[in-house]
Amino acid sequence: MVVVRDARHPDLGEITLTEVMAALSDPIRVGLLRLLSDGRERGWGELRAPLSKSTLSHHLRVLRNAGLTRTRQEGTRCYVQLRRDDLQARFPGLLDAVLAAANSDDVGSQVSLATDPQPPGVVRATG
Amino acid sequence: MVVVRDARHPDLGEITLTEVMAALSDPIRVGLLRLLSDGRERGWGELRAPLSKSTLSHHLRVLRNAGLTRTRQEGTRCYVQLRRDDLQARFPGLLDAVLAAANSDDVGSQVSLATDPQPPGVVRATG
DNA sequence: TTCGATGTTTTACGAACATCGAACAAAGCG
DNA sequence: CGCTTTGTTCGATGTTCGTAAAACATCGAA
Repeated sequence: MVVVRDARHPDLGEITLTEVMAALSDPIRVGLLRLLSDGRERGWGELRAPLSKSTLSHHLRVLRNAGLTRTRQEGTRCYVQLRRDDLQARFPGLLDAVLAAANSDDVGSQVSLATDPQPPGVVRATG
Repeated sequence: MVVVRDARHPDLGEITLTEVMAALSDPIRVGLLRLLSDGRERGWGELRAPLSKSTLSHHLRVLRNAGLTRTRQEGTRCYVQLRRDDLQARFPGLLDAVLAAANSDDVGSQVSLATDPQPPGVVRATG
């Protein structure tokens, strides 16, 4: 469902280091984080990964529950955003260091953004 | 055995971000890292944790295999040391950020150093 | 209200992990 | 050569994780 029942967005104080580290111990999730690293909000449909949608949903939930991302719902669509400022406040320098490391090693490059902003199967107005 | 057969100390280039993150997703291991954070070499017997020695050995191996620590053997004893410089070279700023975060949250406080340099059970000269 | 699109949750399963006790191995001592 | 000390490795066990298929829930449109 689009209603994210379990969408616990932990408060700053609820974010734990070990949970953050665990969330970032998977290349897919690091790749997702890299895509979100510019702080811009991204649509679920923009995310491309060699995974089933249920698995992708799972990874996004792990990131969300760890406090790394925020999920917003708009109509049928979902949008994800990195919680940059919150993380910087909670664990200063950590996110930057991880992103720098991830970029230098190209971790999670399997994850990408759809080049076409439209999700596949979207019927654009033909007339 | 004291001979650490599986003691793979990965080269700089072999250290991966996700393996490092995975290694640090456990409070015990973060606690061990904190104890080693001053860069001084510590004896196995100095380490106190609410774990069986086999489990402690396991955690130390995870840290070693991830490239976070180096293990040296001297006689019957083993000594562990944090690979500060290597990590700083491989992933600049990462270790410092993690240690700062771990300290601010007191992660892994269950792990400590023996106050008495003698391991427990050591029979000191009684006469 | 029925249908289609979009994600989420459930369920299931193999792999990986944390843990412990016991067996083992190497170094040093007597 | 035995015995002790010091860790490591080997099962065994229960838990968590990554993955996908399928069922479900919600929104928007017809």
